[in-house]
Amino acid sequence: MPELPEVETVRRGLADRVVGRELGAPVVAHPRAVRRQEGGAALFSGRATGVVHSARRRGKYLWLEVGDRDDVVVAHLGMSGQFRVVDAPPDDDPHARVWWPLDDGTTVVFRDQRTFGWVLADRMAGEVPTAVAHIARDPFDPAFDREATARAIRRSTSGVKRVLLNQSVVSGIGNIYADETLWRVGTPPDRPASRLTQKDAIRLLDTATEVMDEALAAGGTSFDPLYVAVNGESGWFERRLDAYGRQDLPCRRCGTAIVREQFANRSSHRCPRCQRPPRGGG
DNA sequence: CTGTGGTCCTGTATGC
DNA sequence: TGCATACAGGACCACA
Repeated sequence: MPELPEVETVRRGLADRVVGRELGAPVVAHPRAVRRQEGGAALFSGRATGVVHSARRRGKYLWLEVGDRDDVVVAHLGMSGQFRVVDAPPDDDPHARVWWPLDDGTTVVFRDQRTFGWVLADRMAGEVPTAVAHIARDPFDPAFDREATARAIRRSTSGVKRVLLNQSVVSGIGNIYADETLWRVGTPPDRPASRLTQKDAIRLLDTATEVMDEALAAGGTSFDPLYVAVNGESGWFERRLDAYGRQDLPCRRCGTAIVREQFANRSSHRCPRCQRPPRGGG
């Protein structure tokens, strides 16, 4: 699923293939893709055009700055969203939801199998678009405040995995990297976040950053960035996962079988030996 | 305000 | 073989 490293890889592809070009009026083939647009597809098509000045990201949200003022096209990939740059408008692609002609004759297509993703013509509200205002900075943001974020984590009464997934606390982390992070630090997902020391919480954030940085490096090196922009893949399959999806397989650290459990309505993978609550019940 | 659980959606995998 | 069901999950939203 697209989490921060995948979205960043897509952003780089868009920066390479779309920035500097002009977006023509988009075709909305599937209204659900613009469900967040007040005024619907007609208003979206009228506004989501212009010369693309930059491709930006916060957490899992992407946006293109277009036109002359504070106009942006925001996108969230949901679970299965992709951007592809293709030679001709899609003809027989059932998952093509929205596409724009570019002034070089190519077409940029937003594809989405499971339709949880969306695109939106929006305005900037300070550093980020209105639709992204409630999203916390991600660890790759130069202004990310690690200590303050660690304190925010510890203020929550929820389990630590749920807090890592809360995009208003720290953004960019999804189910896969949350499981990987918790495996690496040796913490059970339901450990109350409020029980973490500041040092624990900082270590958690540093580890999440490290895991995502490695994933980004894998996505960036195993594929040409151009290819990423064109085909939407980002090297997920090249990645070495230690916990996610490894149920019944031996833990790479201790050999105990990884277990899969339901946690916060999501599948959660952990090593029952390495990820135990600390002594004293913490 | 905070936390939680339901919901959206469809391709793939599994079960009978 | 064919049909039914389970499953995957990010973020929004109603509700406690």
